[in-house]
Amino acid sequence: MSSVTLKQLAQELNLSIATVSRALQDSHEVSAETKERVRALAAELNYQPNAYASSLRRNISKTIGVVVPEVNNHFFSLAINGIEEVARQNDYHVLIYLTHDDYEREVAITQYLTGGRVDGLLMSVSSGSQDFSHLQSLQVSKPAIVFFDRVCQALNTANVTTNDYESGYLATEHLIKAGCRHIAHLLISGNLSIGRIRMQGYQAALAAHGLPFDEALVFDGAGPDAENTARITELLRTRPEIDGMFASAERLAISSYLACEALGRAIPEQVKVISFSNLEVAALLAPALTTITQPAYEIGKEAASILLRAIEKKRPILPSQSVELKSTLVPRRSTASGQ
Amino acid sequence: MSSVTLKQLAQELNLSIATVSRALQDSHEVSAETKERVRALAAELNYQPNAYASSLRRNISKTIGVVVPEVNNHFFSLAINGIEEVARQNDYHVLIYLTHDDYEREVAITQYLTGGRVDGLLMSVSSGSQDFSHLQSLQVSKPAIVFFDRVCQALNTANVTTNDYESGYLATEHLIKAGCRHIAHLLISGNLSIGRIRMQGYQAALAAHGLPFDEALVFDGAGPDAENTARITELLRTRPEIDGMFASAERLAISSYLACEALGRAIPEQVKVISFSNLEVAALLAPALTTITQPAYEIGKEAASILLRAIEKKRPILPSQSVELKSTLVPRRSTASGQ
DNA sequence: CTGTTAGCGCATTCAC
DNA sequence: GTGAATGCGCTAACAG
Repeated sequence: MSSVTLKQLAQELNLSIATVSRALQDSHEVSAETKERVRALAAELNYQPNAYASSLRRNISKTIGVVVPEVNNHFFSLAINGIEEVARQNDYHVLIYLTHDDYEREVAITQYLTGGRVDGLLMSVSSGSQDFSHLQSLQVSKPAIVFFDRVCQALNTANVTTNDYESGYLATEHLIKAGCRHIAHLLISGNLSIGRIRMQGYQAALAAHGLPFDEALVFDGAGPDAENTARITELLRTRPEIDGMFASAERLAISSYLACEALGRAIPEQVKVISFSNLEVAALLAPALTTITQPAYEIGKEAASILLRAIEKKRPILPSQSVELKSTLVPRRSTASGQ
Repeated sequence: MSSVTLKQLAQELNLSIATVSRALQDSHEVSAETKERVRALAAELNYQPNAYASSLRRNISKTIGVVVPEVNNHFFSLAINGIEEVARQNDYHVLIYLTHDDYEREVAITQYLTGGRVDGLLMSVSSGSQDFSHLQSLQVSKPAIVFFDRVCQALNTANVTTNDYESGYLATEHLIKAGCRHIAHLLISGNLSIGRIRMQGYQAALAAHGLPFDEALVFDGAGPDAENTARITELLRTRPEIDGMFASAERLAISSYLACEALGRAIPEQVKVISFSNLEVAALLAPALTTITQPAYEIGKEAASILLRAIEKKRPILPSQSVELKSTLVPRRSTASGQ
């Protein structure tokens, strides 16, 4: 509102607006002396360029959008941390949008983003999405897109993922080696490629160890948490032979704990759970869970780097720029408190 | 880049830009028929107004900034959740900035924000901040500011907080009733008013129960996590009589657990810990901790509501609009796993 | 090295 | 009801 403009600086200094603008951009075609005068006054009056005027003129916003299902989740919050870090280093601003895994919201959000508000987009698709036309139409227009974790295979762009197949395999094998014979799989969502891929790893591990694949032990967790808890409770009740669970999302691991508790079972003793999760942050508070920990912070940084590099060089993003990072299996801690 | 503009719509429809603009804003001075024609074409061509042009012209950005120490923290991520919700409902966009509790960064970020990029600011100050001149100069210019949780008492604006004094009192009393006689206080930071206020509650509870206040048992956790863990370890080693800890931040509770473990102590058995935390989300995974749970989501919503209301009405924000919400004491679950 | 001019896309005043 | 003209603050092309 009140803020000081180039015009005011120019008047004060008896210079043209253009010169002031150039001086502040350290253009090589302005005398050192003038630069100094301009800078001094700018600093004194605490001049801040109007970002929107600049964006309008240059048709770049120095802003990226981050679209994720939720932020109250260790994976996404760590990823955002990495994204913000890279953005800040490159003087980019970060707009955040939450879909709450709702398809309608995701569509509405992508609509907003066609107006040149952002130069690029980092996205993890919601589990409710099956139709990707909203994303395809987005891609036609300006913003460059990089997907991370929950990628959209239908789009021809770079993805940042982890070794999901291998992780699914190792997780399942971990349970088998721990003695589990009836392992349920809590699938994050059949709509998501990471869900399908992790499940392929699960199936492969069962097969490799001569265990049957029972479709009835696969649970699709695309719905809301409360519903999942109720349905997992039901699953455990009707299938008491279940002695292990492989959850492909932290939320599902929590639901499974709640379900076990509803049935009065002592979870860590009776049913082994392994889950994708970034709870290593609070590992001491969560000793009962074996996790497959994704390098969320690095994923965020990597995705943002790819995006910003492409924006700066004005080059399209190619699928060949995709990156696959590695997850780590972190065994649960001993049951007792000490150690 | 490619996106369609008012001009293009106007040409296509043989109307003036002004009319098209008015039609899309549902102005009462344009015929219903024309409105319909304009809307139809706009929808067909997927017209999206250029947000920056509009912002420049109207001098409002429909954007708010959120400045928080970190996002990988249940309290802040829940708060952001609430903020985003309210913003979305009011068609506002949310820019996010992380200070990592670093004063330099906080100053740099507030500089960015003076350029009219945001209409308002929601902020939780970093624990390193002692000088608030950067905030005061911010307030002089445009953006309206509302603080939440970690407020800046030096500024004359609304704050959204919780009953910190009472919570500190109740938390300490909880430990005393559980038999603790030497309760350390892990202060979030002596620089933060919430830290000081919670500590006042701690002191009052000690006094009320006839326990001495020992300054040596107060630990200032303004530093980085690793350092805190090391220093808390040292504290526990030199003061083996400590039988309870009151942490005024989740991070500190985690550090205290790590410290106990470094000493080979079984934490939940020997030392009772109570902490401000929003780990109720993962309560089942964190059964060992008694928490004082703040209504983080509501805090975010409330702060955003106050801010947006003020922006929309173009009224300054008054300290009298401050709100205090209530935290809840959630006892730890039984030590054993089941129920 | 500096100034003049033009225009980014939109909202708004003033005419008609 | 509609159109023409103006300018938000800034950058970039072109003169000098």
